Amino acid sequence: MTINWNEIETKWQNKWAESKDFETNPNEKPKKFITVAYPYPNSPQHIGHGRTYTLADVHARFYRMQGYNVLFPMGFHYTGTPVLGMAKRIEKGEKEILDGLRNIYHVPEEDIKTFVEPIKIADYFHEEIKSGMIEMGYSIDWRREFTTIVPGYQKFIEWQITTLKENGRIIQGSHPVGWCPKDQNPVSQHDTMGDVEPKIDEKNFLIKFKLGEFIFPVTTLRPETIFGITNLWVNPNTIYKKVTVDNETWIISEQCAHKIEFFEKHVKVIGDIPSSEIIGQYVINHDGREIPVLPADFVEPGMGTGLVMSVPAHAPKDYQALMDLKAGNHELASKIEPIPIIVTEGYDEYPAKQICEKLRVSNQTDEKLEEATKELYLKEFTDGKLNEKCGEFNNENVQFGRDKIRAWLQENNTLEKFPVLENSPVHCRCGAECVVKILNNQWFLNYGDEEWKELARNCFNEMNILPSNLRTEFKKVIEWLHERACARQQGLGTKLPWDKDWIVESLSDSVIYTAYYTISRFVNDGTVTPENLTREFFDYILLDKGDVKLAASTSKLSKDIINTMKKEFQYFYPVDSRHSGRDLVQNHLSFFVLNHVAIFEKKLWPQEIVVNGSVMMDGAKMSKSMGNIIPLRTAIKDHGADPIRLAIISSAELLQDADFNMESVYGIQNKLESLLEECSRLKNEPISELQAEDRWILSKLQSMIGTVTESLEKMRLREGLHEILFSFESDLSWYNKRVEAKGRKDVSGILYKINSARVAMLSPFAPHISEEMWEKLGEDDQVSKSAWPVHSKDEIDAATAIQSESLLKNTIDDIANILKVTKIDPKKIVIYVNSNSMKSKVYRKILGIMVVGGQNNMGVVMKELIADPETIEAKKMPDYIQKVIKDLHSESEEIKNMKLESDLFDEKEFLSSELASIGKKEFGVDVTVYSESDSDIYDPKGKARHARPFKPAILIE
RNA sequence: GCGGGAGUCGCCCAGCCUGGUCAAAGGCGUAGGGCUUAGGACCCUAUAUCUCAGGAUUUCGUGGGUUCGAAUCCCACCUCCCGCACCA
Repeated sequence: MTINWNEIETKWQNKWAESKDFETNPNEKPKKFITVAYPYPNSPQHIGHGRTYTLADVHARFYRMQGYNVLFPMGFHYTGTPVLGMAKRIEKGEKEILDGLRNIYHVPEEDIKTFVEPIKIADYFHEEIKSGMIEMGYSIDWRREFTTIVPGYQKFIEWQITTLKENGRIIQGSHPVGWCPKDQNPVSQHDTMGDVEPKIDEKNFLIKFKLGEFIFPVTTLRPETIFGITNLWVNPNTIYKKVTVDNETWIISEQCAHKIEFFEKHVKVIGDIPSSEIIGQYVINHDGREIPVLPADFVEPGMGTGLVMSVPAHAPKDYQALMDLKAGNHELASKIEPIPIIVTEGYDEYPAKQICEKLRVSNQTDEKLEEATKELYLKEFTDGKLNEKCGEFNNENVQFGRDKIRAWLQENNTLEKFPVLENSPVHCRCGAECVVKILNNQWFLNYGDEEWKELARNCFNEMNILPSNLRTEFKKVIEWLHERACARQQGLGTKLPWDKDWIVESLSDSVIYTAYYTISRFVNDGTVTPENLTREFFDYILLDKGDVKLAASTSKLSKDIINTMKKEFQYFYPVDSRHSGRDLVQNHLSFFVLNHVAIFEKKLWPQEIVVNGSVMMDGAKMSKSMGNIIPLRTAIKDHGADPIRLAIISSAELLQDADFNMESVYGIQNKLESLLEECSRLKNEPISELQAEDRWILSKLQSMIGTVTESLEKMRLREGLHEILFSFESDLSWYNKRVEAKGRKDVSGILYKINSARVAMLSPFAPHISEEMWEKLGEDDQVSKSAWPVHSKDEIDAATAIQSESLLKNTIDDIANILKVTKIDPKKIVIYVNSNSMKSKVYRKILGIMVVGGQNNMGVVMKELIADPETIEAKKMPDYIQKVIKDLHSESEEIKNMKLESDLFDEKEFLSSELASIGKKEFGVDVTVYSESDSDIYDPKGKARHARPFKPAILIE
């Protein structure tokens, strides 16, 4: 049978839609609110996106079957800049992006034409993604859908950002960004040639030296080295500029003058000054020392200010430049000696000298100096200690002392930040070279605030985090998080209500929007309009602040409507589970928590976060350049939604990267097909009296229900699915073996019972085909509306059923093993079971010692046996004891416990009735069972005495 | 540098949280067999080493430790991967 997946899927999707199964309103049942981070629609979703949504959908469906009223909504995040960049590139007709749209995403030509308008791009992919979600069978309440640029949402964001500001969470300050001087815009990765992220090094500083009315600024990564400064370096072949900077006059290179224009300073070049006029002058150090200015060829005018400070004891370049001058008998230089200020294990007093000599550096243009510098800087940073030359910073480790010295210099006005592009040159797509710009008046969320962090930590401590080992990571993120810009000057989004030049930044407008899902359906159906959504309205509904009268008068809504909406919010909130990808841990998910604790009271804080890894294609990362992106909708058409859902889930546990490959899809298709076939065959016939193997398989079913339920509760979906589809299969095949051996025809009812439980448990994973199976089984209604199977210990004596069946299995295995080793062609098989009461007594005693006492040491066991008069005879059978310990050692804990709890059962009776049929089938000969003490025993080789409880002796002839 | 994660029997990969059912699941590959006109698909068996009575030995990156018992817990080391911000 070949399944037409799409046909089945459409059939059930229509039924779900018709019966409005997933449209959720408050009712008397307990609720679960499951959310996923909404998508940014600038491309169709691929299989990787499908993973997060699929996991959330399984979660939602699982809870629904467990009797919860589940809300699972979806929105679309239009806020941000990527579509702006895309539109520009499309307008210019860039081949790369157009090819991508045509060949990978198969966007119709007439739609591409509209893409010069950013919103059209978002609209197109919005619909594309939504269709994919429907085709995947996600159980979403679409009545609540919104995009982040609709007026209602913008009202909500205005309220959110105003509330944050009034709570003191937003501050203003300056911040460096990558900047295109031509476009007058900040640049991000999407805006640069080759998609390079402009990396800003904020650990670079500018230190000022004085000479009369002039300031000589130098840049450095190591402010602590001012204590070891001996001189400044300038390039001897450069004409420097006199520049007024705010109310000071600086001597800097021309290139530097251009850079600092973007630092929010008043910069004006007022004249030239050739290096010859500077060399030989003395500048004043922070401590009043006079420092000579000397020439050095290695100084590049384009780096920093074009002036460099010299620390020859610790900087290999400075050391070498000084040596070069000395070699030329430079008069001033000859008087200069390095000043060591850092002590580092493995280096002597003058580390720069040592490393230059070690690497045999020849002069200051030697390439080996880069290597030397890198090595020494790192070593001194991690292991170095400042010495007594550093005054109050004596004995500090370099890595901590540096920050203190920096702060100290800053206080004395001799140090400023001088951020630079670490990976320069970076070019904007317009062709201009990017610079660092310091934006003043930037708005920040003050995530550095300790009190705020503490609230977030509380929230993380109390919430459920899956997988749980992410908790430490979240705490670390909170630790290093500091002020974060929450507004930007371009892109789609909502304007800052108090400063209309700025737009709320996209990550900051997506932190508490889950609350808006409880409101959006009223906006969507016209019950309220965006104009109704006033501050007082939100305050009353979301914060329980003010009163209904005030909310009603400002919003012009009736009290009834307001109270209905408030009830809805209070019913669904807090979020019970937030699903998201691994990449959002350090930003979105952390901000999600931070903003919730900043705005809402504790009972509305999120309850759970579930994080999943990404999806690989045949072991490789998916990327456009690799051409291995499969759009989700294409995959659905080709292979069916359910096989894709299962392939994604079954290939990895939560946090692992899932590997998606066609083989697993085909494997799953086959599996589902055969299950469907089986379901159409099975009849719900009455179950006749249960035989041993029936009791066994039904107990196994019960324990499977238990483990699957537990797996799903912990979101270990792979484990759960594996249990349903594969692990349980081996039990079933043993059962079938047994049934066939006995030639039974009366098991349809039992298999029916088993499969209806399996199908029910499968349905959250593969909802469409499960409905189909359910229908084939002849069940009423839909499986999505059925109850999750309950793990019950019902009437079956599981302990006896399971241990007797395991005895049978072990015996068969043993026989097979002997046959394999001996290569005998069996004519006759004889089994001897234990009937010696002393052996049994000792066996039980050992079992107790091992299970309860946790002991399996021969000596200890023997001592305990002898101590008990009942089993004192044990000392006569050490061999036996040893073997029993071994037998038990290899038994599962479950079986051991069962054995201990239940009485010994009659092995002979059980084996003689059950072993004959299966033995005959497996080995093709008759199997006879004797008890050790039987008078008519056939035991030519004296094997019978080796029989032990649960370990019969075997004779094969 | 800071932080997170991984190293398992030819390959991929499960097991680790909660130590004993672990010589270790599943898939691929390989070998043999079945079914086929043939191919494919499918099914069965085997796949660390030794062993002609159900057994033994050495294994889970390396080296230590805890324990009656370690792939699993602890410590150290080696190797590899990922993130570090104004970007969704």
